[in-house]
Amino acid sequence: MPKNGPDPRAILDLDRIVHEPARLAILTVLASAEEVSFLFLQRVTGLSKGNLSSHTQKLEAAGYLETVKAFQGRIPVTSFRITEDGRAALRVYHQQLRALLPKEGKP
Amino acid sequence: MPKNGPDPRAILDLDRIVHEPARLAILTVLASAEEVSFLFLQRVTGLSKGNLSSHTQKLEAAGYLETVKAFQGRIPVTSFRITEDGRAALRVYHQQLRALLPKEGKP
DNA sequence: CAAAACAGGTTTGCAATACAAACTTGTTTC
DNA sequence: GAAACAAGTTTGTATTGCAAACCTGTTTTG
Repeated sequence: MPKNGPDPRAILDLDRIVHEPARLAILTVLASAEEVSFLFLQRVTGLSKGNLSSHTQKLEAAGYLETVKAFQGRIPVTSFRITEDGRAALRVYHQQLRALLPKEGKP
Repeated sequence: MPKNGPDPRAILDLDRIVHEPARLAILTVLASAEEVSFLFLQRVTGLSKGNLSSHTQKLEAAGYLETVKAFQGRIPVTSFRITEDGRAALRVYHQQLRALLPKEGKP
């Protein structure tokens, strides 16, 4: 019986917005909290400010998160929330990853 | 109890050579066969020739596959084999993916 | 048998990206 | 009140993924 792995074409269908590690990290954090501040996100991901800023912008453009700008006293604080679309995209992405992982316990 | 997801920093450590979908598809195919011809690889992945060529070159440069050039009669045939390093990299990658996937069966 | 079509790949050119350095705007400290 | 600092954004750059164009040899065809 010929070894029959996952469909290689399916791999090419992965959502590149989600697939990029920096953004996947961001979405992963956002998925587990209601709202996350820019600075917290930066600390927890280790991304540079510039990098984090552009990735969140890209995620917002994709409709996967929304940006909330507020003031903490008189200093401005930017926070993010994952959207339903973002959650859905992440779910789909996870499903696709599962599909391409070999079943647990191969020789 | 606060939801405690996967470590976001770990996501940034993913091997970008493997992480790129086209190359992941290639490695996935190579992992399940001893040797695979260029043309078969092209058909099964759906990649363009140019694209396939450059990705296999990158994988070879990374030491993840080796290229075998031979003749079938008088026409040249290029084939590829995954190396031990390639197999190891793929294994590690799979492990990392598993670590970042939420446990099966969440609400 | 010459030329035209074709096969198997590789190289080139280009648009898109990820990333951090430099900048901006406002606030706090000295 | 000048200088340092904070929170982000924009700019500049090197890298990348991709397919069109190219190359070398083989097969088909008029």
